[in-house]
Amino acid sequence: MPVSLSAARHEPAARARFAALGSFSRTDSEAPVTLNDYLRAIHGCSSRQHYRRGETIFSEGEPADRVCKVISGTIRLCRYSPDGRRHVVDFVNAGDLIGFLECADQPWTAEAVTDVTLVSYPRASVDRLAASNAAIRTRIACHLSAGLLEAQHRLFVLGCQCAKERVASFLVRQGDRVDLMAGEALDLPMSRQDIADHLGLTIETVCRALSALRSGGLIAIPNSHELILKDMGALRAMAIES
Amino acid sequence: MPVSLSAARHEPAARARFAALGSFSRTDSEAPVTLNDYLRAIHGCSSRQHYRRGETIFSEGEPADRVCKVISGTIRLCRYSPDGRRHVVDFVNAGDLIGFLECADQPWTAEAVTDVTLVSYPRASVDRLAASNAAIRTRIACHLSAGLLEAQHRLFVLGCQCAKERVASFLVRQGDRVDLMAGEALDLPMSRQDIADHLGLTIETVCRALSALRSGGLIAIPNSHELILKDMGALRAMAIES
DNA sequence: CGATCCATTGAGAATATTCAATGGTCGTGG
DNA sequence: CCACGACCATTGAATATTCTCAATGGATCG
Repeated sequence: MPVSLSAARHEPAARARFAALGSFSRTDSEAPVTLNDYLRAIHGCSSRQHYRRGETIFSEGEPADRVCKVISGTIRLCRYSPDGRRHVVDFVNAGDLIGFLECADQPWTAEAVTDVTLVSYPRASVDRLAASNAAIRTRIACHLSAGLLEAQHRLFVLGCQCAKERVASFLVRQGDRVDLMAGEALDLPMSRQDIADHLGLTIETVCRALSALRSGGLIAIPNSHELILKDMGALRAMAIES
Repeated sequence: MPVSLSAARHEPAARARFAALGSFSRTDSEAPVTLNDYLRAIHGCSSRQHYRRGETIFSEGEPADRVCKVISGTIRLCRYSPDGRRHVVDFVNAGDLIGFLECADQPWTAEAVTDVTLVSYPRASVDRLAASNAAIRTRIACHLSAGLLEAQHRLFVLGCQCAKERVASFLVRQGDRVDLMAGEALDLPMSRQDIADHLGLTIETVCRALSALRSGGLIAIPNSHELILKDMGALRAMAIES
C-alpha cells in the first residue's frame, strides 16, 4: 500500500480541491486532525526501524501488513519488470505515510534512498481503529483519493510532456512538497538515475534537461544533490500546472 | 470522481491480489456482493440519463456530487491542459462506476465516446449508505485502491514501454476487461486519436503500431473499430504483465 | 591517495513526431 | 438508391527528440 500522503499537500490545486474535506497538512494551524494524529492512538503497537541508504525496506509481493510513517530520510517505491526495467512510482519523504492501499501484497518494492527511520503500525490495528471511527475512514478515503489524483497528474506528465517539461514538473512538485523559501536550496537526495526512472527518461536526458534549465536561468545547481529554483514562475509555466 | 471499477477485474494479477478482499467482478458466481449491488439499496434516489456520442457528460471543475454507473456505451475521462494538450485518463465501460473519489470538484471531463446511458446517485446518499455499512466502506476503499494500482500500472506503461508495447498493453487490458473469447472480435469504440491520447502517442504512431502487430500476425483488423487478438500470449509478453 | 561511483557532455543511432497525401467509411441529401 | 461531403484511418517522407554508446570530470569513501 502506498501513496505518499503528500499528494494533497504539494499541489496548491490539490490542496484547494480538498479543502472542503479537510487538509492533509501537518501544520496544525491549518488542520486540527490528520491521519497522522489518529495513528498516535495506536502508538502502543508501533515499532521503529532503521535502514541504511540503499537497503530494501520491503519487496513487491510480500504481505502488506503494516502502515508505515517515514520519520526521516527518503524512500523510493519501485516496480521492476521481468526484463529489468524499473519504474520509480514515487518518492516518500519524512512525514509521509504509506500502507493504506487495500491490497494483500505489496504492489512495489520500497528502497531507502538515504538512511531512513520509520515507524510502522500493524495494518490490523489500523483497521480496528478505522472501524471504530468514521472520521479516520474519511481521512483514509481522502488519502487514497489524493494518491489517485496525484498518479493521474503524473500520467499527464508522462503522456503529454517533453523531457524538459517533465523535469520542471518534478522540480516544482519537489519544491512545493517542502514549502521551499525563495532562494532556498532544494534537497534532491535521489540519484539522477532515480529521477530518470521516475520520469520515464534516461539519466543523460535528465542531465541535459537540468543543464538546459540552468542555461535558461531557471535554476542553479550548487551540487548534484542541491538545486536552487531561481524562477519558480517560469518553472511552473513549463510544468503546466493543469 | 472516478476510476473505472474495472481495475480489479481486468488484470489477472490485480484480481488475484484482491481475492482476499473480495472480487469486484460483476459475475455473481465469483462475488456475492459488489459495490454495484450495494447501490441498489438507494435505487430510489437514482436518476437515468442519456447522452449522444460526443456529448460532454460533465466537465472538470464542476461539483462532483454524484456517483455514476454506466449502463451502456463507453465514456472517456479527459484532462485538458491550458495549451490544448489532452490526456485520456481512462475509458469507462458498461457496468463500471465512477464518482467515488473524495474530491469536491470533478478532476476531469467525461465525454461520451458512443451513445451512453447511465444511472447516477447523489453522492450524499452514497455517503449516508456508506456511513451505515462497514462492508460498503471496505468496497469503496478497495475500489479506490484498485484505481490507484491501475493508474500506477499505466505509469509503468507510459514510463517504460515503447509505442508497440503500449498499444499491446492497451489491447490486452481491453481484452481482459470484457473477458474476450478466443477468436472473438474486440470492440474498440474509441477513435485512434482517443487511444493515442490515452497512451501518450500520436495517432500516426498508434496506426503504425497496430499495422506492425498485424504484420507480425498478433492481431487482425477487420475494421477500424473491431480487432481480433490472434496471439494473446505474444501480446501479453509484449505488454509485460508486470 | 586511490578507487569507485555518479554526473555531465558529445556524437551517432533509433524512435516517435510532424507534415502531407491518399483511401475508406458513414451519414446526409438529392 | 446513389452521390457527395465530411471525417477518420492509414501510409510515406522528412524532421525532431530522445536514446545509446563513449569518454571525461568530480565527488565520496575507504
